[in-house]
Amino acid sequence: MTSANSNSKTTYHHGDLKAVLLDETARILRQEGESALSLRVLAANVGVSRTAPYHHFKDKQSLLCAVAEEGFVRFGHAMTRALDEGRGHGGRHAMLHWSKAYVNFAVNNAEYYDLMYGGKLWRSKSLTKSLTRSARSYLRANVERLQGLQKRGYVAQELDVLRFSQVAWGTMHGISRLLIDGIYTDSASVKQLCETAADMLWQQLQPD
Amino acid sequence: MTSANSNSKTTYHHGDLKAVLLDETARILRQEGESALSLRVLAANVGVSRTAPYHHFKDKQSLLCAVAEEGFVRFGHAMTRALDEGRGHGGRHAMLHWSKAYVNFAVNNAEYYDLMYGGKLWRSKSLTKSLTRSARSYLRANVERLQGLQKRGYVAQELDVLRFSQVAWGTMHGISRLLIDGIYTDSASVKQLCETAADMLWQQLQPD
DNA sequence: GGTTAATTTTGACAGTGTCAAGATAGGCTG
DNA sequence: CAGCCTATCTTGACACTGTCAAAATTAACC
Repeated sequence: MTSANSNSKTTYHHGDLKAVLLDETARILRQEGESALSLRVLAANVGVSRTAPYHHFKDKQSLLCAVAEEGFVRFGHAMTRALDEGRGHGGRHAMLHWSKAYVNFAVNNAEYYDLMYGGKLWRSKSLTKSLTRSARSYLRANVERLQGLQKRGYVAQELDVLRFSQVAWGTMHGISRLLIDGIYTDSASVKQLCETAADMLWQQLQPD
Repeated sequence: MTSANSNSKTTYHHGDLKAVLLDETARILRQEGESALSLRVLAANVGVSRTAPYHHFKDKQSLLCAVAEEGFVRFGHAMTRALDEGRGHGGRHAMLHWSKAYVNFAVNNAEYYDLMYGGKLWRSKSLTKSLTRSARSYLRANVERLQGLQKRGYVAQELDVLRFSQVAWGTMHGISRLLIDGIYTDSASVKQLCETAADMLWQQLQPD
């Protein structure tokens, strides 16, 4: 043993086991589903002993929290990118672009989205502070952005921006969940769903 | 043994084990959460051996499917009741009443709602035909009701009733999920969330 | 009353998360 | 270089899980 079996050195100390565990966890979740994720096969796949992960993550739950945290980073990037791309094309178009970006991220990164905004982690009491902050920062950012627009007169003055944001998030979250969970099977209609939803939300923002 | 230890006869054949299992399953899910549901403690709680449930349910999954099916029955009752109550108070009020009923059912029967419209069962391939029918019948009923209203001129002619129904369901589903999973913690705002959502949806139905 | 079918139990197996104790290697101070 | 120290990994073990096969018990029915 200790020879170059695959590509790198087979050292006793793995080197960056933590990162590799995170990647492999996401891979398993994506390709085989949550029920197929066990710490033991995860460790085996990475070529390490059953309990090795425990020196990087206190728990199976902690591991999943770390994956979720990475998901929030990716989500943040995707959303700011969508906002940038939508800028200057008119609010209505921007809203449509944003909603598509949201649903597409959720559907194409379901293994992350499930953890980020699913009951598995949230109903567990062992939820890190930084995770809840990441989770809510998205909503807060939206509220603040809308408040800015409202001050500048682009959004109806009488609109309760907080309530609207919560409902808007609910709409996109709900559509995403129905698609991810396979309750809406016609994934070709994502575009039309987003258009309908975006139009509806957009109307709410308009001054009468 | 065989004496009256609790209330009824301690027969070898339990009598209505199936129904008792369904009830106890729902109780555990509600009070201790999904992670605390094991067939073994379930059987023990009911006073029966580990493998007894297997003669009434092929699987743990099958058991959960049966619970979900019962959930659909209750859900159907709650929704038709809400529709009846809302009748005659004007469409807007009816919509508000309906949306509140939806979210309240989801939140107050989370143990059922999770199974009915959650990924646990839907992403499992072992989903009975009758379950998928129950699940989609709710959406279909809504679409048909709206089509009827549209024919009679109560709903904007140019509205794509199917897309609207899907988005409307997404909105209520999303709000429910965010509340159930504890992402929206302020459950006192359910009323206002429903009002905002119902108003938004109601507007979509109105002819210009 | 005896056969048959329905129901429940016991035994067993592979798989899981996780803890405690030992083994190994890399990095530090001398 | 030697020696310790600490981070990292492994082995062993325990309680628990879902599920199957075979045996045991009871109800039902001719």
